Amino acid sequence: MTGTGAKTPRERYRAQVRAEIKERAWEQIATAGASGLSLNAIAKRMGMSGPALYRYYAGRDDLITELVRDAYRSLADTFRAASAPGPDAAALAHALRGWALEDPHRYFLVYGTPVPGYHAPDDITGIASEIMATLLDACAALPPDGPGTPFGTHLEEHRQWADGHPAPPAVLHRALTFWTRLHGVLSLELAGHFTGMGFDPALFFAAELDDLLAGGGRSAGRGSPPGREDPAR
Amino acid sequence: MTGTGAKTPRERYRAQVRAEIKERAWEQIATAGASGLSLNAIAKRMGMSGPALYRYYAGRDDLITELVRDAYRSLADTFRAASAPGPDAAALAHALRGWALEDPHRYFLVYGTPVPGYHAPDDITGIASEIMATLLDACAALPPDGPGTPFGTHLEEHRQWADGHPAPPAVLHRALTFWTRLHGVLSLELAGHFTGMGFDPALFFAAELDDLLAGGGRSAGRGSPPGREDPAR
DNA sequence: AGGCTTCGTGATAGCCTCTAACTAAATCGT
DNA sequence: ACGATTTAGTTAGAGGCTATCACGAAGCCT
Repeated sequence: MTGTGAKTPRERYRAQVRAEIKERAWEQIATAGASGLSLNAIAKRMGMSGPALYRYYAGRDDLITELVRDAYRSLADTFRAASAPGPDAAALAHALRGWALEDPHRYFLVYGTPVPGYHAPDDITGIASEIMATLLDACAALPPDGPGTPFGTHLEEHRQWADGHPAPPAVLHRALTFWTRLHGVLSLELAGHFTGMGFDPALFFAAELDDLLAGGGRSAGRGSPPGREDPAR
Repeated sequence: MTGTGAKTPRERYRAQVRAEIKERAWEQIATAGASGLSLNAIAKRMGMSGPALYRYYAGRDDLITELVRDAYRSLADTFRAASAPGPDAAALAHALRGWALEDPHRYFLVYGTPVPGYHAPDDITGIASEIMATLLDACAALPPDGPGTPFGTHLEEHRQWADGHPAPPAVLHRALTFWTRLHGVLSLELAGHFTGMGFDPALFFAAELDDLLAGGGRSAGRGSPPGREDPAR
């Protein structure tokens, strides 16, 4: 479970304590949210006094960064597992929802309100593009859905986020809408904005996914000509 | 500007100080986010000592609740203004994006990561349904787009969130997707998840809106039969 | 002008992050 | 096996925060 390939007993112990700290941190985040995380409380719950934790993490921000990294890593692994039988957008969507419901605060750690000063380290953005690559693969395997979109041609010229993935513009656009539309439903559900509204969020998610798999519109031929909506506002 | 209909000079003064506190609070939120809001810092920046603020707000949570209320009120007013010439979904969408970009933290105060223990007071949910009513009006005025959806029939039976609005199921579904899809794009943009990806978020938002106005798919005839996606997971 | 209400203050308790100095223990080199 | 070095954990303390309390100093109303 620990999986620490440590050599010396010191390193073994250190890794173990770091892991327990993170464990307690996740417990605390689950009840108080990321903003309510307290190094002091973690230390006391582990039976040691406050400043001891600073031997293991440089500070609160450092611990949170590690938690964010783990959250990204966990999502990437979940996506990888869901794509193991082969690229499958529906499986990815269900995996995403399951992962989000499993621990809503973890989802918000990845996609939630940003902390103003915070900037994610490079390795995290690396995991993010790994996630995006999996999504692009799944969308590329979907049956094509009509001609390209005007925004697709814009994406064609700004595709550095695809990180070398050879997807055609229609797939780029589709992957992007997959991401944003599922996030739109999920984040509002997790934030509790659907509670009291009456309908079943699972059904709504399924309907949205269904629409995405069917092509999801994306002005497949119909729609207004480009430029009509004065996009730059 | 103040608009305080106060009678006694005491009430005038009190309302003025409360307003200045909120003003400083917004300034502070803009730079440090809602979680970094400090009553002490506000007090010192106003030239008075810490505990004085407790004459005006019962505590930090009370102030934040007031800010959330103002944010909801501001969005509702923006929507009302955008609908003044008549119900217009596109105008609503542009108004929403403008409002969000004007002050991203205000947007997240409404639609962002929830504080675990927090429960919004009743009057706020009232403003929320006022916002939803405006959106429903706009979607009802849109040209119809094909037959109903399976999820639409589910909404027909769970329409208490529409709060008496006489919209048909297709409009309910459409309003819901309007909300979640625009939120999906906006929240990720405001959270900075698009930075470095290369494309223009405004164009993406416009493309999403275009698709929504064109009918946005929602399995208009095509798509898989209901139940295939095992919605309850 | 007197009495009552409200405002703002300093003091205090308790929480937090994080630094510094110190002790105790474990590891390493010989 | 033993001394030297590295590391873990402690207490003390600075500085910040929320929040309560008791007190003096204004302001308002009759």
